[in-house]
Amino acid sequence: MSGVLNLKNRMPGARREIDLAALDFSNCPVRDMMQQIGGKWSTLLLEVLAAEPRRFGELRRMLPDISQRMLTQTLRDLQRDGYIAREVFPTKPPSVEYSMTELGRSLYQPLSQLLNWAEANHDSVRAARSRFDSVDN
Amino acid sequence: MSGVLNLKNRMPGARREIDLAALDFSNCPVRDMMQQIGGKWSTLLLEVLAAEPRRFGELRRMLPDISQRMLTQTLRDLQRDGYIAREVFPTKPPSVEYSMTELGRSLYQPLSQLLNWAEANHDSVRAARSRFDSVDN
DNA sequence: CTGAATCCATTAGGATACTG
DNA sequence: CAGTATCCTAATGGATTCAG
Repeated sequence: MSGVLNLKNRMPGARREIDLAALDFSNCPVRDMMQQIGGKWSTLLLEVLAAEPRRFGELRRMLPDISQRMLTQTLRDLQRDGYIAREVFPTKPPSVEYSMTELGRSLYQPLSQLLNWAEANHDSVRAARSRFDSVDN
Repeated sequence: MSGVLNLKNRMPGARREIDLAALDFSNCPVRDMMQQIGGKWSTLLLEVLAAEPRRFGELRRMLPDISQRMLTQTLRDLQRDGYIAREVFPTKPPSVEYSMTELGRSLYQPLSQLLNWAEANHDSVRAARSRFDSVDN
């Protein structure tokens, strides 16, 4: 499993002789997922929902600085990719509950490891950043 | 390690009683890392450099559709965060080699697990997406 | 060969007002 | 309560040109 081999899988058009017209990266799994996961709110919502199902208003209160526009949109995108499920309860007024799917829990296993790494190594990253900014000015 | 507890760590200002003026998310480790990792080219470059060190021109050829501007910028940002090292060889014309640091290799362990997940489950995500788009119209 | 600088198009995301 | 719709700003990223 060399890097180049993986790269070829993930960028189908990456060869020595490149047919620019034939390049199509819409099928790259890594980009396809990172595009969604890399959003400003996705990981935080997955973390919250990994613990337990939550209603729309609960999520809104737990993420104090999210706009309802981005909450709606991020939840819908996560649902679209199959990571979370949306269930409507016909109460008056209606309530909606969001919860992790099996696919979402499967994703959350490697994802949470990465998030744990971020917490554990945040100081090292910040230190590297300061070092870089001081020498390079 | 409940979700709420983690959330509080990662969003220092997330409480019931919110002092909006005191909110400061610049210190959230998850956002701080995902902001960089979530970029369009970061993960691909880390994958390539995890295999072996590469020169600027090599990277340019291996990622056929990256612009010079984004290659330079992404490499610089990865170096700034301490994930990769940059070494200049005083040849004529000069050559520059990029390689993983220990911190970068440390990051790459959980990261590669996530990327492997993306490859293994790409079909499931695409299927979920089609399902969503067909019912919701 | 390895960039820096400039200009421009696209997108992500926030503020506000309105609805079933 | 759980959203839509509209408008607007900031950030990403590509194309092109210039430089050590």
